[in-house]
Amino acid sequence: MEKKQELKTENSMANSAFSDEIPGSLSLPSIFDMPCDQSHDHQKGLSLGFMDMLSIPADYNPSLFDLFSTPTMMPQPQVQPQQEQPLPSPASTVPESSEVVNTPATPNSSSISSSSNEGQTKAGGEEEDQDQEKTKKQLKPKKKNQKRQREPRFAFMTKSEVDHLDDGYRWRKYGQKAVKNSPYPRSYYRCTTAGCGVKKRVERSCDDSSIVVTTYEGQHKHPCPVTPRGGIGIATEAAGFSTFASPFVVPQPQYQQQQHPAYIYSLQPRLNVSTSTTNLNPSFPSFVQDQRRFGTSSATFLRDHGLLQDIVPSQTRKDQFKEEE
DNA sequence: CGCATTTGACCAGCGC
DNA sequence: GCGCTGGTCAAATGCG
Repeated sequence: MEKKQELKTENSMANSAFSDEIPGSLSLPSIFDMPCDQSHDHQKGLSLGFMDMLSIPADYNPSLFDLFSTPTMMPQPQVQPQQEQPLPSPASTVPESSEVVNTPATPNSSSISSSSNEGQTKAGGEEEDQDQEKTKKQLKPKKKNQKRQREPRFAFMTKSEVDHLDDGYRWRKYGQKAVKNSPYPRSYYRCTTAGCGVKKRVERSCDDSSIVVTTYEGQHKHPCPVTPRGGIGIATEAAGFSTFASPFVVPQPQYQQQQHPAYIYSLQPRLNVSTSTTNLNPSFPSFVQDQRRFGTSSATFLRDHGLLQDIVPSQTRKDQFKEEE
């Protein structure tokens, strides 16, 4: 079904020869240089920060991941006043408003992640949100004094032909909107699993139609309904964020690849991602921690062309964010 | 027939 | 207060 729709949407972007755009060289990481894309959701507090994944020097030090928890990485002015306590964990591990960038996930993917500053406040508020969701309609007037609280959000830039990536979870599309300053519509999906309020938005980059920006909101509180070929579920568990199976199918294999390249490659098709996935994942400390755990090998991994050879061109992203600023 | 998608309408938040 | 924009709803529609 989605496939159909995806194809439909893609008709308008005939030239998706992104596979030819694979950058062959790596440069230095500019994690701090990356603009914080607030245009995406400045009103709601989501800020997308994109790390220049292409800028990783060949001799880059594994301590790269130390950066991920640097509190002052990405100042985010629009932190909303939150009444809830910050997530003790895992959100607490990664400082609020920090941008975490995962290393490229699959051989053909680079990942950028982002988070909303609201993410950290979601702690234990998930059920609240669900209730809110349920009663939203009936209690609309109630929101006057209280800003609608949102789940933590994580954005992934994926270079893909398809808009809606198959991440193993089942999604139901509940809306589509034209986005300002973008010729491409934004699609809204909700996890179909009962009780799971996870949502995701999918839109294409206005600058590079081959890039799909997927923003997840919330965390799955259930196992992945689809047992991914090759056992992604297991891999996810191993990654330490079983509850985040979905979006992290992508980043998760990153450090595994260094050990089981073949396995990772087998995962690729599962994602329906023909190429790169960039993900910014500031609120997934467990992942970060794992990265640290594998710190040394990460460096090796980064050097490995297996992952970075198919990254979204940094220029592309930079341009995009300049635009959006 | 059941489920997913489409799409117009509605609502909330924000800036001016 | 008004207009703009993002986000969501829900009836209509499509598809297997």
